[in-house]
Amino acid sequence: MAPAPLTAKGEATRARIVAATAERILAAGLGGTSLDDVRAATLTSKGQLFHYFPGGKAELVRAVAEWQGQRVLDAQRPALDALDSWASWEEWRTRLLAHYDAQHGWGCPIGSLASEAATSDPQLAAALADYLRTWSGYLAAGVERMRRAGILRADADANRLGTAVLAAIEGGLLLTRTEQALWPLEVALDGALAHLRSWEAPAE
Amino acid sequence: MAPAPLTAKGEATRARIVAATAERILAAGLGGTSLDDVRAATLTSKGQLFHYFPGGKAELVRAVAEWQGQRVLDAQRPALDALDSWASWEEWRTRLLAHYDAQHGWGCPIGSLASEAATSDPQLAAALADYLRTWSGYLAAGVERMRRAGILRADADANRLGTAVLAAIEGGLLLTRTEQALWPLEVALDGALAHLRSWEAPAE
DNA sequence: AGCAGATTGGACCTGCTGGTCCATTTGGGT
DNA sequence: ACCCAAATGGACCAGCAGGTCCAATCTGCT
Repeated sequence: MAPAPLTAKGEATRARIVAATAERILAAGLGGTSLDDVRAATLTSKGQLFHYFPGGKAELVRAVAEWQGQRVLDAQRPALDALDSWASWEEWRTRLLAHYDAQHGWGCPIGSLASEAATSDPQLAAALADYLRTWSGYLAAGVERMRRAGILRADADANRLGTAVLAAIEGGLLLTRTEQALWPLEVALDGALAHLRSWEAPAE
Repeated sequence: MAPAPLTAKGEATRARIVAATAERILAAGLGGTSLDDVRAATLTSKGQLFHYFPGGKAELVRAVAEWQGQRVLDAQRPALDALDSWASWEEWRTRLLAHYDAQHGWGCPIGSLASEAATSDPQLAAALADYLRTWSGYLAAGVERMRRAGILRADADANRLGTAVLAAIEGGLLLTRTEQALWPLEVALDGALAHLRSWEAPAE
């Protein structure tokens, strides 16, 4: 996976390319982002682009997807790893909303890529599916912790609930993009959390 | 809006082009659909494409979006127009799932277009946003009917609930596409409906 | 200093894409 | 039968995208 040794300088250039490409894709879509655009935005040359991403645009986009995915997950931390009380869900909710609110241009970078490139690049599609599964897994783990702690009813299905929450986020982000406003994400997310709360265990 | 008079034959050709393009976009994405592909799939010629869609690809895509939107709405009818009881929501749910289950290739044609073309074609973006608002409006109207009938609590917010349900659908469709299976949509939709039920008015 | 390899720059090529144009055929009304 | 507009076919064009290639430069190491 590391065919070419990279010096510090090389690493920096590579990172710059990935970040700039990510931003461009978020702003103009995958189709609206050409290698020339990236070249111009990063003050680099075609040679460098293919030096760092021998696989061409496809490989670059895959790197961007991974980078963006990590970014979103990190923005939810440490709350995401420690969902075990209503307060922790609340904090997680706040962090998530803050992240997307701060993001230049609304929408989910992952979701966009998923619908735009899923058909043309199976490898990327697989990576994105994996990523979404991972995210959903963290949420499910949080639900499961709540269940084990007796905060949620014993018959709560962690996987289903995790998936439902993630779907609400992704759907909310889609509407947030079309509306050019954050409120749909907020509404969708709060709806999913209310649903989660409805599984609260009856008084002990 | 109807600059060129169309004969029955012309109308049929135009419809054939729209339908085939819609299918192709669903299967290969907007970026993966060229006019040549459409030409080949419909046994037509470049001349016809531009005869029926003087605005070129952009106009064709807009027509496809409208067509797809109508299609999805129709698939939910008549239940969508008459949401006023738990049974009607149930029937609506069944119809919606059946529609997407039957669709070649999973995913939401509207959502895909929204994230793929929103940035490059403002006019299309506006049309898609309108469409989603309309859909959400139908759902909200249903919720409002339930509230007025006293089935839902008086303080239920129809717009928020309608948006939450739509977000769940769109998010569910996104996951359904990445998972290549229908269950995420089902889970997301049922989660949203459970949330709706949690607003049920206490026994009269 | 000197070398090898990483890094950078940019000219260049090729295929495809949206789009134009015009000649030809078709079809419905009189 | 005739005519005109609609419908059709397909050659053609210009621009741009991804990708190749190689020469030049920089960097760290001995």
